[in-house]
Amino acid sequence: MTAILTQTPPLRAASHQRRDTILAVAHQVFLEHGYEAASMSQIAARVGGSKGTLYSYFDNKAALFAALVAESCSRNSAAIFDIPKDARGDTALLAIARAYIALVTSDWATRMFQIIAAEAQRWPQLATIFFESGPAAATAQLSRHLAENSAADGLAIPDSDAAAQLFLTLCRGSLHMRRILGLAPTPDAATLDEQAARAVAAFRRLYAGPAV
Amino acid sequence: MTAILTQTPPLRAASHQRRDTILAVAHQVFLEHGYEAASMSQIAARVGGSKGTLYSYFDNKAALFAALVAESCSRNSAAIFDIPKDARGDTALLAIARAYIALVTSDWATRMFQIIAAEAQRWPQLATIFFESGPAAATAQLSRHLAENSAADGLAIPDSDAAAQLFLTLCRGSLHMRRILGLAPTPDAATLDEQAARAVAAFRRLYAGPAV
DNA sequence: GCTTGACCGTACTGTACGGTACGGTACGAT
DNA sequence: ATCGTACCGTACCGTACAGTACGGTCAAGC
Repeated sequence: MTAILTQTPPLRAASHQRRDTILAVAHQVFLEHGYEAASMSQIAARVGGSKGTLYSYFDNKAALFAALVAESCSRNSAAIFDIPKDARGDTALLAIARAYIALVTSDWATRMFQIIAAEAQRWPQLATIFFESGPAAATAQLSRHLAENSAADGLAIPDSDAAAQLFLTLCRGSLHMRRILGLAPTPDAATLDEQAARAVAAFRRLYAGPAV
Repeated sequence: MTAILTQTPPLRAASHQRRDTILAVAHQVFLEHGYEAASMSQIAARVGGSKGTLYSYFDNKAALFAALVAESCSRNSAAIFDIPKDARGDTALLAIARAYIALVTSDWATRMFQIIAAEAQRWPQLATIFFESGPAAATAQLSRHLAENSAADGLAIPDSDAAAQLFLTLCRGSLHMRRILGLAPTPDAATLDEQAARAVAAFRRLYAGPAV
């Protein structure tokens, strides 16, 4: 029986949809309660199914959460650089800054960061997945953008990696930390614009003129 | 009986020392395992006492943790500005930067941040205590320092609060985030110096010349 | 010497969780 | 008609925790 079966998922590939609904519901529950406090029974109840089904799709609670983190991170990571290709100079930088700040201070990213940071000591791989698909990916893409466009944009950038890191640091400002500590509300459009404008202004001032 | 008793602590004020050892041990255990995973039984065992004694000093687990956060935060908050009073210019800024980075990336602050961030949604007061005694206090003191010394230091600072926030943001850089995600080791002296130097250099570049 | 109170040790209650087991059902394929 | 299987519902097991109860010990104060 079961000649060749496809890894962890159940025997039939048909109910691929079921897996998605489980992930979606689990996503909600984990974000609401955190990893430890979320219970598999609650997830099953909210899915409208039984725990048995849950455990037929995922080996255990940890595997479910890991799958969820991996998939939702990869979905969100590419979003930052959906910018018109012909954008140049401060227009492009502003768009990037705004998208990055919006993502990084979103309810989703904030809650995810809280949960993953809490488990970071016990569960380092999760933090790695999150970081690679988030901040690290953004830094890499921005670094490339800067390397290609800095000359045309009137910027003198000797080390594009360092510059990209600095740019994103300026974007986060203190808002990021306050969000993660739950001390600032979800920023509205005006706040995002202001924060992005400040970051770009500072960045331009730092990299205008001859390199350091 | 017990005519007038002093709040939560036990009837005798003599064993004030007992309370401190409980707090110290609880501090260790909470930092090792996080809030949820730390157990009162383990704390009692490590103190070398019984749970009954624990509960005679603190109403419950939450109260113990809250007391611990409040006291350890207030102890650590003042440390940043222990700087020679006659230090001026970049020397003072460098010292401040170094002290701030060292504190904020220390094992203690990192772990505390992780735990408090995880509970931030359910327990906002804790995050407030932590933030006020940490980043907010540092910002306020630095803001005052900048307001008093900027002219003499050749800096043009129109808004000292904003400048202070920016300075500390530059200090944190991406190191802070990587530390909190458990992706960077405790920084050594060289790393601290380098990070501080970069922050001060960028800050000076931003606020040199005429104000924005 | 007796009382008082801080403390220990241990056992206990109630609850909640992760994970398993199992009987039963609906449905598609052969 | 029959078989395999994805699924439900529910009960269950073992464990672990917060918090309580209680009998007993030690030391100080009167």
